[in-house]
Amino acid sequence: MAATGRGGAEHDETASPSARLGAYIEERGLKHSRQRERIAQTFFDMGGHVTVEQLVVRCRRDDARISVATVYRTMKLLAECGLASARQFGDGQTRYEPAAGRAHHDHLICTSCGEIVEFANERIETLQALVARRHGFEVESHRLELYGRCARCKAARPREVRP
Amino acid sequence: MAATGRGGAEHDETASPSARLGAYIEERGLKHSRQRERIAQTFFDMGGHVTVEQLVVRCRRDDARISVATVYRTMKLLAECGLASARQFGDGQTRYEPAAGRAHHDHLICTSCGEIVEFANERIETLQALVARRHGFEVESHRLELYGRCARCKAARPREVRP
DNA sequence: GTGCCTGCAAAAAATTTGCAACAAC
DNA sequence: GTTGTTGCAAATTTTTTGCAGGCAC
Repeated sequence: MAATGRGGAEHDETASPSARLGAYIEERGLKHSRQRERIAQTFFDMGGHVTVEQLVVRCRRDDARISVATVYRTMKLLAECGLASARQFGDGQTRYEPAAGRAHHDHLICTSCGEIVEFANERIETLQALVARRHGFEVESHRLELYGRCARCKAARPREVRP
Repeated sequence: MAATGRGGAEHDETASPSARLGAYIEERGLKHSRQRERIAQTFFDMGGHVTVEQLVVRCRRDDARISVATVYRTMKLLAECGLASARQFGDGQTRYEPAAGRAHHDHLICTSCGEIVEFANERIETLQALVARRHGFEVESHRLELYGRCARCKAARPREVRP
């Protein structure tokens, strides 16, 4: 729990996730709890793009009594304080990824094995802004997802239709 | 029901939606029905980005007995034969838009009034393909959505946070 | 001790499915 | 007449919520 500059105002982008969550909780008069700590820790350990279900399973390896509702509530909390962000990849389940101080990025998703790769492309972002302006829009956020087959799956089964 | 070249093979991209649906139904040994006709017609009349719920409401103005299940089933059928395509804009409801012979396009979505505008940008597509190749992916499809405030909403309430 | 949190189970919301009656061919 | 389709209601799936008891402060 690195106490990296937990000084004062607003959200310190340089603080560790734990510290930021702690700060957020205290600012709002909320309370720390064993569950919140465990869920947040598990979430960051898992690295990203996890569904609530996966998170529940993993959390329960350490503490079998963690309830689904608490995981939902905690992930919502993490999203509110900017430590996680929710994504929909069209499979019906919300996925969360760490968001603390990370630059914007988009996703490549393998339709064969489900692998999710992140990427960022400055030029695409620039063009997006351009397109939006042309339509009179002020962009707040965007999502770009490329669906296809990753190198490994291509090699394994060239030109085959996915399951 | 323009009988535009309903000649023979596969899916005639030049045929009218009704004709294509008819062809698809016959090819597969399925049956025509009053409901399918009505739902398809209503869908095409509505122009796009409609939810199943909106479709049900509208269909029931003409025929109060149309059931939700039938609308779901028919939209799935339209999607299968390439006349409609399903989109998820993250609000939890699937939206459908006409897809017959239309070029690929992406969406601008107003977070204030919900307006959905389509756009296409060749250069963005090119860059996407480039990024994918760089990661060893073979792209099958993609989605790009820009969320923000449209010109009208910006003018109405400049710089205000959305509801 | 007060007030937020948790777990459980019930509730919601969107979509799917089983089934008997019904319509298309 | 056979077979696919419909409407209804029940089932599913994902997420939310009410509530009594528990834990943090």
